[in-house]
Amino acid sequence: MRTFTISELAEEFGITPRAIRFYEDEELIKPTRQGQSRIYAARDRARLALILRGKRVGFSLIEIKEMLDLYDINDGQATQLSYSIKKFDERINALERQRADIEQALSELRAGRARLELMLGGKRSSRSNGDGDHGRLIGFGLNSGAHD
Amino acid sequence: MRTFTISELAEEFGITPRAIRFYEDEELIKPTRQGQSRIYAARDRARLALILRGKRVGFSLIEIKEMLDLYDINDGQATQLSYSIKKFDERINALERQRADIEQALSELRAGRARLELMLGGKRSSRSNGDGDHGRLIGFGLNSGAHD
DNA sequence: TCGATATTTGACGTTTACGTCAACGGAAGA
DNA sequence: TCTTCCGTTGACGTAAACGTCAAATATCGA
Repeated sequence: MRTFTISELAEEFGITPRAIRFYEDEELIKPTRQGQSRIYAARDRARLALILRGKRVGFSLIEIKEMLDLYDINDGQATQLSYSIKKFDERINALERQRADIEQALSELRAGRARLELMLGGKRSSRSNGDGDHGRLIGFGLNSGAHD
Repeated sequence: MRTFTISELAEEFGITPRAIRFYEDEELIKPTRQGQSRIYAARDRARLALILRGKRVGFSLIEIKEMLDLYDINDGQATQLSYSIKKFDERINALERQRADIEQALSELRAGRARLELMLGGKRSSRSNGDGDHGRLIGFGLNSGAHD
């Protein structure tokens, strides 16, 4: 069974060893030890992937830990299944709301972009993609009154 | 033209006056003054709505400010239009990636939920919605190896 | 065996986004 | 006029999620 070192995982996921140790402090992962050093199994690596995606979609580490714990618990016996299901539903609802927000923001951004293209004359080929330099910025609608 | 007080907006958006003043400190909004007191116009209210949605989809206040500024600039003359378009594209790409993350998380959550339902016996009616008490929790997949 | 490299455990610093007083000012009703 | 509300400006506190040393091993190839 293949294992990983902390720096291997750090590089693979584009984070620092410090962050990984932090997740362990917060009890999101529990690698085994070989003497002093941490040894990560596939399971730990998978959990790490889930932690990072959880973060990307806006969950806090505490929330992510609770999710992971739920999975662990229900892997054993059916403890408080209906309670867990309720929690799942809550999370699903939250994510669906967030997705709606994103879609709204996306349509506004696209509208803003289109406006700029018009001002530009629409002549240029119109592409631009693939993260050239990673600047910031964005745009919304902002016409006047009424929010949602 | 209707205006708003700080506490009106605070209540409407479910935030504190402190937060609104903070956004002003950070130059995301610039309400006019009537003597000492702040007076918010529809435009400010609209910006506030955008700020909050920006936050919900994961942007930092700095990023949101840059977006709003872009709009302001391009409201005047076409300054650096193609630069702005590039920035828009970057944000659009970021949001599309985030949406993909959310969809992935959603499908895992639904799978987890389905598993629990099975364990429960599938007998119960199967509903649960509408934010009862707002607890936490969640679930993912977590079978073994391979992330994404 | 030695020196370079990797890891570990503290411990304190940092950024973001406000929360929480404290002290003061203006307006409005009793 | 007095009290009672907002509202305002500091100033300091806080939680989350690490970053950044420092000092002490541990490990591994030459």
